[in-house]
Amino acid sequence: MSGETRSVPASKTSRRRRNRSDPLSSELIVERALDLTRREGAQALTMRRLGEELGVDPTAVYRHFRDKDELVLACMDRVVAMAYDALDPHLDVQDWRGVLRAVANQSWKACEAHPAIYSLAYHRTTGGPGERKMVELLLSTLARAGLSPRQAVLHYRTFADSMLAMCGMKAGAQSLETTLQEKDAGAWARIYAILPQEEYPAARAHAPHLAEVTERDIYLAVTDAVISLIDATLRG
Amino acid sequence: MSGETRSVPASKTSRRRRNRSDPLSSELIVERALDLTRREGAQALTMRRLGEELGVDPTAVYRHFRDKDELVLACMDRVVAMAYDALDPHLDVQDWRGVLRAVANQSWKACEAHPAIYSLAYHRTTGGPGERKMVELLLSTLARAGLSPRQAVLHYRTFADSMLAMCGMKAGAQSLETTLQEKDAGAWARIYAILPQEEYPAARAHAPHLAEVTERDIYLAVTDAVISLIDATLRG
DNA sequence: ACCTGAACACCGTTCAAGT
DNA sequence: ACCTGAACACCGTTCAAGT
Repeated sequence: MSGETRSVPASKTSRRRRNRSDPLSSELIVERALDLTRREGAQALTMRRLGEELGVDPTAVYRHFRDKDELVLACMDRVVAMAYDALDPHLDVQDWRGVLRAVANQSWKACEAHPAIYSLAYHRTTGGPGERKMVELLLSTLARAGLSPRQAVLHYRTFADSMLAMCGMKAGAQSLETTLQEKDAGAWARIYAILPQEEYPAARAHAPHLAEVTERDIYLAVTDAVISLIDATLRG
Repeated sequence: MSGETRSVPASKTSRRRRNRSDPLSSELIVERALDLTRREGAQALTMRRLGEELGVDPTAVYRHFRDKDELVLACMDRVVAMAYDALDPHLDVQDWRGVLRAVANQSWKACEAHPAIYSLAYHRTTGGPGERKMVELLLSTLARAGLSPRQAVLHYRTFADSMLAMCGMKAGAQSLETTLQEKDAGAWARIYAILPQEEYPAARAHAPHLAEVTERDIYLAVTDAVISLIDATLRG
């Protein structure tokens, strides 16, 4: 109970203790877990730290989630649901390109807002309401655009997987410890700018441009490429 | 020193002990780490377990790698180097589509062979020789195809990132514990096949097809989409 | 019914000590 | 020069016990 020298913010003893009249709930746990990871990154999401955040014994969370994996998936589904809810309600469902672009855009925002959760769960199936609504929207949009069920499924997955993969990769990079982040970020400059000219002429020549391309540029390029692919299928 | 009931293969006391005449080396450590993760997955890669594999005290590895991160990056670079070396030496460097497809294909094989390492490091910069040779090959290929330096860099990163992101996502899924893997794999069938018809008509209707699409189909679709994008840039 | 707290079997990493 | 082994500060999770 004596003050640990961990990088915990202000006070120590049950700073956020709930009063006994509002019992722990899955919703509250997810909310606090998202607060915590958003503020302090993926490595802050430990059961002990989360218990502290909730003013509760670390193991109390196990009354609401079987294990940490269930908790992470619940958080991910919440993030997906928030992205869904952030979609413009006046979206024209006939404009399939517009729907796909809007989904891609909100997913990007979601993974920027919650990189830690995204990096932990982007490749998982949550099975939750957020995911279900997103799947329904995309499949119905592609079916309405004129794709056969077989094609709609292939292109739904191509779109969703490429989007999730790109967001997940970015989120993974973003939720590294800051020391590792700097190490990776500086690599292009540190390494590629000083490669031997004879052995790596192209890398050397392009090094100054390598740092100019943004993650966002790349994301938009991939998204557009997949949209063009779907377009070609619809027309051919 | 007494036999632990961990899921360790055969014997216990220094099964693979090296004789003192071949000292530990970075190469040997990387090789054994790849063996280990390939056989037993990402969660087997602990310093203690690796020490056991090498017949050496766990902390001896710290003499060759500053920390576990350095070790993982070295392993990743070796995997990339092996993918590079597996490229057909008779590849026609004028045929940029052929080069890109070959690289995509070998990367896929590499991430299937070493999902654990891939999932740990696909979003990182290794700065090693494997990565450098791959970058050089792709940049020089795109430059020779006729892209300006600015365009070559954008399209190199679009291609490389989408490829790595897709491989990394697959690797992440593949290197989950088997119990979680089954949980996720069965989700489409368990969840989407029984969704309420009124609320999720499209998901329900497409559920039978969802399981038919393979990861490989999706990977090829994304790769082709990016190649088409580059093609359009070259012609437009 | 719900939460607590000790305990277990792990981690990565440091550092003084051994050879 | 290189490796060892104890130790430190963590993990997720279980389960008997408390209220």
